Amino acid sequence: MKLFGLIDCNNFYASCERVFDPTLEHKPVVVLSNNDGCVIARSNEAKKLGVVMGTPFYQCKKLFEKHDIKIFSSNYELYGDLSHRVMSSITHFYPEIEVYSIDEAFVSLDSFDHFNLIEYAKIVKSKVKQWTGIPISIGLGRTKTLAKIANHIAKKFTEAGVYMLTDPVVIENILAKFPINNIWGIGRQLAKKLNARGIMTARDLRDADAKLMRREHSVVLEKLIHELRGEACLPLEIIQPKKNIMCSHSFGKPLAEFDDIFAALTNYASKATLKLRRQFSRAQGIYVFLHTNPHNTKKPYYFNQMSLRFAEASNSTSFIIQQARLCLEKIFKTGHDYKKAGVMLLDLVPEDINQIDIITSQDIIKNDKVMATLDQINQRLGKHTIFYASEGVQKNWELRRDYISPRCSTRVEEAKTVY
DNA sequence: TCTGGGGTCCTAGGACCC
DNA sequence: TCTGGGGTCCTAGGACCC
Repeated sequence: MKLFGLIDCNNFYASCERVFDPTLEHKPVVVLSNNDGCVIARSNEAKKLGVVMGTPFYQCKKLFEKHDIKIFSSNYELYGDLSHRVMSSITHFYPEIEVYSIDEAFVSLDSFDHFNLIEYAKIVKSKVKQWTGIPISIGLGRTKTLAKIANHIAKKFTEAGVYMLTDPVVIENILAKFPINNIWGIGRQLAKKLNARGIMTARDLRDADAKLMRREHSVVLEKLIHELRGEACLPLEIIQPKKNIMCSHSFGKPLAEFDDIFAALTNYASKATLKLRRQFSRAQGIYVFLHTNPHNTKKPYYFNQMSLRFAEASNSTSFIIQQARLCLEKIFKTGHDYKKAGVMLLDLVPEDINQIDIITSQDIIKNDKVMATLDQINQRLGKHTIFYASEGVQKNWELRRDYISPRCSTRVEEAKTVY
């Protein structure tokens, strides 16, 4: 019998901050987005104090001070490492796993019929906590969509943090109380349209005419209805390489000079190209964009973008930086204060089936060696030991991170000392 | 003063081909 | 006067996710 599990880390970023600083236990903790822009994670204590997800930092500073809420800039190096540890711990218990995001994974329990699934899940939960320090919740259901709902219940209404939603009578009751906007795949727009038709709960949606919904909305909604009925339409997807890779950031302060923005793009292009090589791909094109601050009502908003196709797929940082520069030269206009820019590598293909042109193939082989050496040095001696000069040393574009915690699980020099 | 970043999938419409 | 139809590919934009 088909059975899916959804495993989700509780308040993931806030929990990560706690792992290496136990004094944060039972205290309200929040984590800010890049540039310390807005709140993107909250511990349960912070939620109770009324900290709302996505609120700009400057709007809740007072609340933070009043309740002595602990603040952190986001530390993706730390979160990425802990995520990896959590996922490999889960694989130990559930070998068929789809890592869905940094803090979530679907697992298949099709072959677990003879297990006491709930007790087993409780063991998984306690082992993951013991091995990684991260608390998780587990929801089980006949489809991914139902497993998501079960996880929601596990997190909100159970002591154990584990919930199995397979009994038809129980499903009936829960779906009748579950608002559609909490269903995975129903966003704000769809919820509004469906509410207007009188579809308010997951049960209403499940009992709607699937074919009609397909015609009037989309095939995605049709599948979702079947999923709510317990007919699995969304399979477990074992990790596939990304089709595009993006790196973009807001700048710590507005930038007006071409050279500063090119320096930032050099850094983004380097990061994106490193990711590209890590998944053994090459890109066939590039997309570059930049824009001014959309929230500034006093100055006109300027946005521009450009994409280029390459004659030949590439994973060379120098080549990608050159191409990014070509794009930037076309879209940059003087006289604006830019707030954000980004690079996306497009239409990725596996590195080995790359069609190599006979004349240029020598260059590719040479380049591959240079890139491998660069990556090795940076891996052994620390990220950013070697970087491209066009990135500059002044780094006017750097992010604001006033509340950063140490990257103690990935950098020796930032490790904690235990006395 | 101060508002994140990285993805995927689907659809509609235009260009082009036979 | 009367001017086909179907398929495919590409792109832009929207909606959704975490």
